[in-house]
Amino acid sequence: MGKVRHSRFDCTPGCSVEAAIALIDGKWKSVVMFHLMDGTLRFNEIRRKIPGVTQRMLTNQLRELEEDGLVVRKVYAQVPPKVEYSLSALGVSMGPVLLALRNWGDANIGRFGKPHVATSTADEVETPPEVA
Amino acid sequence: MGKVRHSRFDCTPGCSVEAAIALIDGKWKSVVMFHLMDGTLRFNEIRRKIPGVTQRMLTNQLRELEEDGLVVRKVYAQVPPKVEYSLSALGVSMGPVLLALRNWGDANIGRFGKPHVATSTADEVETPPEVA
DNA sequence: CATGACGGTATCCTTTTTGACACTATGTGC
DNA sequence: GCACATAGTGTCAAAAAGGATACCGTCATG
Repeated sequence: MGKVRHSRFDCTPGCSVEAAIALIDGKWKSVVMFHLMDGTLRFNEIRRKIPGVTQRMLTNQLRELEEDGLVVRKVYAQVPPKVEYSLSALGVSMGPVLLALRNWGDANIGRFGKPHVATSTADEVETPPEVA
Repeated sequence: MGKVRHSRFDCTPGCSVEAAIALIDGKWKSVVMFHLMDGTLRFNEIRRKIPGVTQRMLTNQLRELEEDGLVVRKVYAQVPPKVEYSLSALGVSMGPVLLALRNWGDANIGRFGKPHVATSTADEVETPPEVA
């Protein structure tokens, strides 16, 4: 996404929608947030929950989430490094959004990109009613 | 976003969240959808509602939304071209998501990236150089 | 005739994002 | 000594996304 990293959001209505989305875009952020809703996780725990994400990507996404104040990173100064990630209050407040997203996804997955196969090919360019 | 254009979404839980987000990412898609929630709009109407979007971008985003079955494009074979865009049933079903996004955005806009400054600084309201 | 509205296309170019891969440091277990 | 786990970092390169600009054809208006 354009990702201006929230320089300024004083557009018209709809702007806040864009703003909210800007925070959870990125190929893995939403998924990470979603998993963190179940509780604190360590780096490699998240990684194992999301097959396909690389170390570098996960690090990046977590860093951005942290920058945006959605996720809290807690480092334990131990010898086998231990880092815990959890949602901040702000992150938790996004719960409803994530759930709405998941509900919609669950309900509609499996037919994206082929809604036209539904019934007919109504690609008619019909009705030239009024002439402007 | 990677945007594999929904090849397959059979990852683990959280996957549907990613799937849903993949459909409304893109710098303007969510905003477009949001505006279409108020009713059908013509190309240039949308354009005027979203200052900052270029023709090419708007066309792209609308095309992708159409491909994904979220938006319906209706062309009137008239001489001054007339094209109307509206939400499909699938698009309408995403209403709650968009609203959740907007609510969250409205409630939290203006403090992204600086949640640590918790106290003080209401200076994020100052009018930037732009003059209409 | 020139201009503007309409709804786009076509090009070109730059910025961002993502992915692959290698490498670090420390400690434990074998 | 060797491999493994932890949580990363660094570099390079490819692929997407986004932006700027110019152009198309038609009609109506001035």
